[in-house]
Amino acid sequence: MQPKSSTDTPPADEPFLLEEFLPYELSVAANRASRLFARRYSEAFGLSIAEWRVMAMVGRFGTISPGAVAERAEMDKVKVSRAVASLVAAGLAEQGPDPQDGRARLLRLTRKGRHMHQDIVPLARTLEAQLAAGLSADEWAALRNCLRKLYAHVRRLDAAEPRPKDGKATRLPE
Amino acid sequence: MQPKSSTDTPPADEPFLLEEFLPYELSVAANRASRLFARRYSEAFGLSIAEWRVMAMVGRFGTISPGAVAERAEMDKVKVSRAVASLVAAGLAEQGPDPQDGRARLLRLTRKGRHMHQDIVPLARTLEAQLAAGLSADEWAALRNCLRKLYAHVRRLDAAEPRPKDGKATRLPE
DNA sequence: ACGGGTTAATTACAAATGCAACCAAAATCA
DNA sequence: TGATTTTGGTTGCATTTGTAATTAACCCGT
Repeated sequence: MQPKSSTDTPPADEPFLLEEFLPYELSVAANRASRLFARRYSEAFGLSIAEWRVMAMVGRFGTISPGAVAERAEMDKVKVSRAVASLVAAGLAEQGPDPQDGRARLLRLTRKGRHMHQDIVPLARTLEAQLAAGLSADEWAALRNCLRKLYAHVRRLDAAEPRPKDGKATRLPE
Repeated sequence: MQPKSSTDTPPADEPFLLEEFLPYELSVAANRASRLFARRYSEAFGLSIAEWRVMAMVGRFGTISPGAVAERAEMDKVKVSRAVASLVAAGLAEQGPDPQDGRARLLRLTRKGRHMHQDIVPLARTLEAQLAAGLSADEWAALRNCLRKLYAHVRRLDAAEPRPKDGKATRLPE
């Protein structure tokens, strides 16, 4: 079997195969996994992924501000805000004022929320284990490792990018 | 340094760390990458990712039906339909009737579209190379490999899943 | 202590998405 | 052949998402 180019200089005019284009594969794999997850969590707990992430964070820290959640969970402020709103509506979390800072809020889980959190975490671990089952232990470890590296790298590229900032913001679909 | 569990049986009550939860990492990495891509393509060609994928497919096959594009590019029918509409509006592609099948359409690029396609592919390769630059050749290869395996596996899990099918379809956010 | 600039969070509005309903043209079959 | 079902594709509607604007409170220099 031939070495089959990987990081060599971009191949010239061979036809472009979308299915072998890493960003595409990454996106597709991630979407599939997310879907599966979303479905299970939706069925089991009626939670969206955003809500689930917030629950995970609040459950972990006990008390945390929306901003901190957004930062730690790589979520948009707005998304957090909305997720929190619906968690509150569902009686799973509550928002109190932050005595230290008048504009900030402090989130915490209600009794009900804490209870649910206890069920939520094991399900996550189970699901992760199910995914892991498709790869060897080494591959799984490699995947985690590479994914992190890639992420860090993209982050750098992204940061280096000259943000449009000012000009009429082009909406970024997908 | 301790072996630090990876695929061992789900850890018991250690706090749940979202940042180390693979599906999360996968999703975050994919989103970052997509964003970067979307921005670049949007700036350079005014294309969304969906449009770009369609262009890639049509450009590659010369002539192809929307359905085939959807299948090969892992896209939703509707998404393809809309992407095609906007490509047509932009004068990049055209839709003709399929002589073989009255309900199907045949897509192909216009002169303008073909021309743009020639610029689009190199940009994709460049971007991919930029991503690859963050990892060693081995890691990159491993990532591709594991990603594919994971994808195939998720697909299986997903297929095995008892589709809600009937009951009031729960909307799957994200 | 007060005005300018920030930061936390929510709200408002616009664009994008997904699902279901829909139309039209096959294919299946009695 | 004619009715029934299936398939290709588009359209409508409700939900979601993202960006920008808004409100409120903080920080800082004077």
